[in-house]
Amino acid sequence: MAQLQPVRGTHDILPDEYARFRHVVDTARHAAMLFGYREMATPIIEFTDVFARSMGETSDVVSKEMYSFTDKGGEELTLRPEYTAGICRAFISNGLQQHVPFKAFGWGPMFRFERPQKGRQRQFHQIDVEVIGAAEPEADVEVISVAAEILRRLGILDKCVLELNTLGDPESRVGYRKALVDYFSAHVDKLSEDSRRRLEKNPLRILDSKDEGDKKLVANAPLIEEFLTPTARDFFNAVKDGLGNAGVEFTVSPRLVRGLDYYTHTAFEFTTTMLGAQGTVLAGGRYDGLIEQLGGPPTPGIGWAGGIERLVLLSNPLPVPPRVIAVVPIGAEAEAEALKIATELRRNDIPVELAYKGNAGKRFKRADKLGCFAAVVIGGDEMAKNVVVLRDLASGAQTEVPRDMLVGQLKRLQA
RNA sequence: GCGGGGGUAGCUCAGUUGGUUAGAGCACCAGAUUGUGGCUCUGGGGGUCGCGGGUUCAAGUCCCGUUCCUCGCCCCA
Repeated sequence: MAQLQPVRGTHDILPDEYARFRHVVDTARHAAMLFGYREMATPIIEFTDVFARSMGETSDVVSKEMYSFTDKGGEELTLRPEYTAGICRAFISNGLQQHVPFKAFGWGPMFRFERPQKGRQRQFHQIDVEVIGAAEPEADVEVISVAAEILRRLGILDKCVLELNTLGDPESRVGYRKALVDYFSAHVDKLSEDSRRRLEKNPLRILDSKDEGDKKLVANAPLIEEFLTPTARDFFNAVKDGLGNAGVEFTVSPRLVRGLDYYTHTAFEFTTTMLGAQGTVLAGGRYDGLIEQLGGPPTPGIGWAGGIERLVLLSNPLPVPPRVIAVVPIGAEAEAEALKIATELRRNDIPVELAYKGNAGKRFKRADKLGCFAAVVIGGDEMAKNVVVLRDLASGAQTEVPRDMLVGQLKRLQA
């Protein structure tokens, strides 16, 4: 701790930014609710196994990006790097099998030990939508529709494109994987160093390599489409048809793959070109084998996560500032009366700014800086007449208002 | 983990071939204005020049290390 700074890759969210942050969460929660999703939360820490078993031991996230530690009781714990595994664990822990399809919305901080970059922090935040216990392509369509609706409401849907692909069922994938390994192995000498490593670990990943040499090879690589079983093909077609009916535009990206092991069938990403290297805004897919891998009964699932910081970077809404009233006492004898007025207004849902000290000039200056739109002035003269002076801070116009009519008057102004 | 660019006041930045006490604008505080804000004027508080070491009579300035930020690779939301 050289200086009193936040830990690398973390940052403080100050009120102005937090307003935008919360706008994203509120918008997402509301849209999800419209589709019947209910908000829930899972712990930020889980047993390390929850992530290791679900995401795959060899994935980059598990192998080198997790904040893992042994607690004082000797348990191996991890700060969650993503949301899906925790929700699936909760589904098993709480015996939610009886409630399928279980539709959940959640949000919160995630942690990954990565090199910080624009749109990439070590503590970052995601909104998350999951449907557990639905094997039907209709669920895929719905989950993607929720995402599109959120982006539309945030005003950023037209800054994104929805890329869609299928990874097939396990059977399709085995055949495809073998074909890819065969193809790239025949051209190892032309592969980039990174991709040679991927050839062992995760050959599908070569498909979205950014290396120019790799791209040429990828252009002629076999496509998943040729290896889809009839079941997988029907499923993908149903998803595409459904999205068409739901009015969600997409493009099929045959080379879109997923980094985590648990995905099957549908994979999708809303991407943008406006965030530099971190172009993925919201992404997800189907994970039919995940619950079983975690030790639960075979249960299909599908969901996505969206990076809140990235959504904030893309959206530029101006959340309406609260319409605050300043109460300004004049003279020491009015202080107590001002507090009474402020209390009454607040009980009537009128936000009030009451300064702790200062003469009238100071208090008006402060009211102006805070963006108050009106001031209630109370002094000896007003107290004698049982009125207050209501000053419109934009025009400077003042009127006397009887004390007992103040709330009603302000309510009208607020509306 | 790898590579590029940066770090001077709360913010945005100046700072000459190394040379007295490191500056500006904005912001902040106070006064002009102890019953009335925005404009104006006057004054004021604020800096271990990211940190550590080295060269030098002398370092914000040159050298080395380190840390943090930032952009890209990687990975991913």
